[in-house]
Amino acid sequence: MSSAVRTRFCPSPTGMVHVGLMRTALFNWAHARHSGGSFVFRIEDTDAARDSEESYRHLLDCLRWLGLEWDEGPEVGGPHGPYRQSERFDVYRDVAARLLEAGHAYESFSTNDEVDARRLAAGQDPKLGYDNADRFLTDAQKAAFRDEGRRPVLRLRMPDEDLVWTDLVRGEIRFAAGSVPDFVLVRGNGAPLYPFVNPVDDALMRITDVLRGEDLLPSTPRQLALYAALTDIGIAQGTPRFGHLPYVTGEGSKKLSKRDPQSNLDVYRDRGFLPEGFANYLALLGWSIAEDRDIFSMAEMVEAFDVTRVSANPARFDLKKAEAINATHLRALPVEEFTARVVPYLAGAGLVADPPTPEQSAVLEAIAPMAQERMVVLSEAVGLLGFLFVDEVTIDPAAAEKQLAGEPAVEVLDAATAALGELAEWSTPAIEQALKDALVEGLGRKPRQAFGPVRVAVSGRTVSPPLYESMELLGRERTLARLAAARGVATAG
RNA sequence: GCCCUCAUCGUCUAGCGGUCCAGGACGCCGCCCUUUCAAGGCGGUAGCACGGGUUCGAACCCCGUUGGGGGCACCA
Repeated sequence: MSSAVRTRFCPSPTGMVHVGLMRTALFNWAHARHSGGSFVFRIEDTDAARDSEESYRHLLDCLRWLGLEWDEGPEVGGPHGPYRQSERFDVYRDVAARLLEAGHAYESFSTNDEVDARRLAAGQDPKLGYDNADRFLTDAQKAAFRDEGRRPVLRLRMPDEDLVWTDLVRGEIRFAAGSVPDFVLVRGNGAPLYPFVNPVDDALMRITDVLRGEDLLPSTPRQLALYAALTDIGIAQGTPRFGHLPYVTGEGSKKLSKRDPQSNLDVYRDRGFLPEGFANYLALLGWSIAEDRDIFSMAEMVEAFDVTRVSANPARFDLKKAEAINATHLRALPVEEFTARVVPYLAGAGLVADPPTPEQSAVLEAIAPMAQERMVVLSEAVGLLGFLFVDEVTIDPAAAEKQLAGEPAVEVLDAATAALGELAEWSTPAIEQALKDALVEGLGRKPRQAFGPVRVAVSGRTVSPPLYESMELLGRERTLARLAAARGVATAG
């Protein structure tokens, strides 16, 4: 208990990266950092059929994107490597042999059919699982099975006592003695199984605190037994603390499945969620920093994090709230930082060069403060600011229908064109004055009706950065051309 | 079926026996500001699943019911 906290994150590199998985990583990371401990990253790639190198790389990338740096693990190394299970088979073989030799594990020859048959014969439900029947096979019996060509699995002998632990998030949890059958450590073909390798590596890597999803809670009693055995043979130094985190659920209240598009971290990254914003939201799924506060930085989270105060009930992923949290972080960014983060999105859409040209930079610098408070995620910059970086805008059909239909729009556009065409000085104040004079005073239009068509003409949308500033940045030529183009649309409509 | 687990506004949560006719946030609804949309400001809507205990006193403790979730592999 007195030694430094060591937590770990140990995903399998299969498929996409799940937001619930990242929440687990975040909590492990925060728990370690809070206490000045270490965060270990291990890859559980023992399933060659499902694991992929691409997925492995993506996992590292996602962890780094979120800002969860690890102290030991892939590409970083450490004293307990290797950190990929595919490179540790010798270790498992050795530990399995020692468990067998010490009598904590034994060879089991029963097939599933035989176990079921025995359960049925005894009037029991086959669902009870393995019946521990092979615990005391004699050497002669084993030899006989081998002669039949059977390959034994290796099973752990479960202790005949209640298995209890104090869960970091749930308090005391108890499984009655005898309720968990002897389970398989190593397959007949020699392949070590997850319930075996996971605790072995945790023990060898000296993990002190295991924070994982609640789906693993029912397998904890088996691990407790394994730990006792590993400790007995000198592999482990006691049992770690366990904390079972609640699920992150989707619609309904089912656990967010891997198939649910909402569970893929990539969709949030691609949309331009800020890592600090997304991490903030993830942290809120089961944890809170204070009674009246929910916006905080990673550093503040580390400072305040306490696993013991993590809620035990499942949390639904709420996109709306995630966006709101992100928007707050987005607005809090220094403008230059905001601009720098927006550039890749604009460049990706072919709107600016990467890095932007001096002219593009000037426009960006001018518009950034006004764009920043209108956005929720970075990718919105493409739609919001695109009109500033192209020669002609494509007018959004819905916006056109709303603002450019009919005679009033034509009048407004004509008046605006006349007023702007003879403007002596092309500046925001001058444009504002001229438009107000021409449209509000001149035509007697309500501001709302006066500027709507102009905005759509200039930006192509009903939502844009402030109008006069936008026009100034656009320049007189492009502005007038757009008013003319919009007038064509208005007339046609 | 068996085992485990969870239960406060629509959602995420604060609450760890009295200071709670339950606080914050998102959402939603108003109002203000306003050249659109936002942002910002102000206000409002809405909740302790149910039943028994324990206690002077229960959202908080105990038991049960109901409801939700998960697990019962030679997958991870």
